[in-house]
Amino acid sequence: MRFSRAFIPTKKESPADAEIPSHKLLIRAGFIRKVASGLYDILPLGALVIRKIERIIREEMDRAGAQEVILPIMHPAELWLESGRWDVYGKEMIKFKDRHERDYSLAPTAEEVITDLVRKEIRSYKDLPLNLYQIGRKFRDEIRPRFGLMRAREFIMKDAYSFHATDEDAEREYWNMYETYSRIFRRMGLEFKAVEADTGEIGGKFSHEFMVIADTGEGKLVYCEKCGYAASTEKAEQPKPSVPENREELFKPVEKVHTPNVKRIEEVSEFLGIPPENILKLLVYIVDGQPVAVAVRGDREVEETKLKQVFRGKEVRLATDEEIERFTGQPKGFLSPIGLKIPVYADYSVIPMVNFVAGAGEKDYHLKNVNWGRDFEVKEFIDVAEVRGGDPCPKCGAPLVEKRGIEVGHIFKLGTKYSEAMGALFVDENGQEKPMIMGCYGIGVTRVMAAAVEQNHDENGIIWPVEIAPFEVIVIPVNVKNDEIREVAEKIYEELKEAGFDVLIDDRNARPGFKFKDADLIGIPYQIIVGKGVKDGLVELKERKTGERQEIAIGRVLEVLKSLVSKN
RNA sequence: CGGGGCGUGGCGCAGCCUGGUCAGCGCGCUUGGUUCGGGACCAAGAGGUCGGGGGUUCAAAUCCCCCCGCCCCGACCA
Repeated sequence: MRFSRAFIPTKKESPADAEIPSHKLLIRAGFIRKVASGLYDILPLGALVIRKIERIIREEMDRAGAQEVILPIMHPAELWLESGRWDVYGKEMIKFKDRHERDYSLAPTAEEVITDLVRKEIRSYKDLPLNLYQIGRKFRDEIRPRFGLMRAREFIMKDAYSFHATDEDAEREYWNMYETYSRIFRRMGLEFKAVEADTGEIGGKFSHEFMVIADTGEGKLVYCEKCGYAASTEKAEQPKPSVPENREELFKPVEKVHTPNVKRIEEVSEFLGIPPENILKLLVYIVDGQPVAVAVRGDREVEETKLKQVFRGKEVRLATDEEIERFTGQPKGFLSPIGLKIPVYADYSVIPMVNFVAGAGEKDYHLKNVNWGRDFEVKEFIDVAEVRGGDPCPKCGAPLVEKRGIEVGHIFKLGTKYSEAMGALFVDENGQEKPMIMGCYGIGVTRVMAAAVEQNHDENGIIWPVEIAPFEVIVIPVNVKNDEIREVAEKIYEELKEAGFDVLIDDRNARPGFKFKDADLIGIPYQIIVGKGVKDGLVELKERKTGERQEIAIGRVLEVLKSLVSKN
């Protein structure tokens, strides 16, 4: 490609509405443009990257035995009504009518359509298993689109669905996809972690998120360097501490202290000179309409997704001030577990606590030397605190590492949720009719592009991993008006193109500094700079990532690049 | 939806509080010239319903009301 003819509109300044590096850089470097909130044009450079990401996905999915299909984006309402998700998916789904007033939606995902296809065509266990995938547009009317491509309303997703006769086979395919996803992200040159994830309504142990490690990630994860345990903090478990032996012997008498207008844990801690670890934090949650008191150690936070999971609740939220007073009869900020009218559940972190501080249940007073078991009953100890870096690994006890990450893939063992609702049945070897066991597996293609930038950039611009770079090499003649320089650059360009490299030549009549800035911004991994060295038969090779330069003979450019970029 | 902020040539912004001499700056764009290894310089130009509508006023980018769009923080997720 010739830069002078390419549609690569770069900018010196970041757009005012972009916040995170990937959003700013993808716009500045000319990969995307915004059309409206959550909707983007993907420009030629962006399309090249997307194409490479898709190619890797296709190769690996095919290798894993999955087959590509192309399903409609426009879905009839009947299928969604059948699965029960027409209303459940609700506002997130773009809905519309055709000229006959029939209801349709724009696909947010495709379980219904694929299940419909499979139920109509598959009858026997002999035709199973089956794994079908597609790469296409998805539409989700996000409550708040943000961060450019990271959370868009229209995006490109690879979604795969598998169908099995037995649970074991579904599990086998789950791990097959786990390995496949790992290969995919590894090939893309991304630093990622596969973490255990919350399974939502589906339940079970089978869900992993693939997170690209980046500080700006929306998700948090922890992992153990010793045993390999890795989980999203929405799911990460705490080991259950044992109850200290003879703890009763340590008990001191309860003491009521005046704490005027001291409410927050930090305030209480400072006022009484007691560390937050020895103060009880008591929160009131509303779980599907029912009030529940949840106690955690003062320095801990409740992870609501875990709470939801423990109570198998559909909706979990903090109670409002008014609800707290109504349900407990106690003032907010001084809640006491003693004499509370609603059940008290305590996080594991409360188990080892002895002689701790808690609210007194009346305004401006706290209690010291409170002990669970003696002063109040804990209905049940549950694991709901958010796990943090440094906490013990639930599997081996070693300290966990905490990172932020961007969820680029999610694999799920679905079970029979859709096959039962939609009647996707098969006949097994005993002539028995059974629902198929399903799995589903997604990768956010456009999000991968953003995540790659988020993880790989510096103050000068993007640094693409070579596998997904729009171009592998850029040839930069520093002055196209100098015949010798121009001719050498053209020759190298032709040679590289001939050898199968994705190569761009900056043949614009511009000053060298201008071209260098653009090359760095766009993030092409290797730059061949053709300048004054030509009279000695030399050009310069600069690596974008390290900034390292080396002079090489014009005749050796091809072989040097071949050793750097493996062509297949 | 709740909370916060923003809308002024293509882009980034100033002006608004204290209405009038306020259509302004930088980048980009066009033409000519000089330059040519890290986003050059000089000169001349093109380009704006000041988000939209209504109101107040002799006079509105500026004050008031309504609407629209966009961004950030929360519930959601590839």
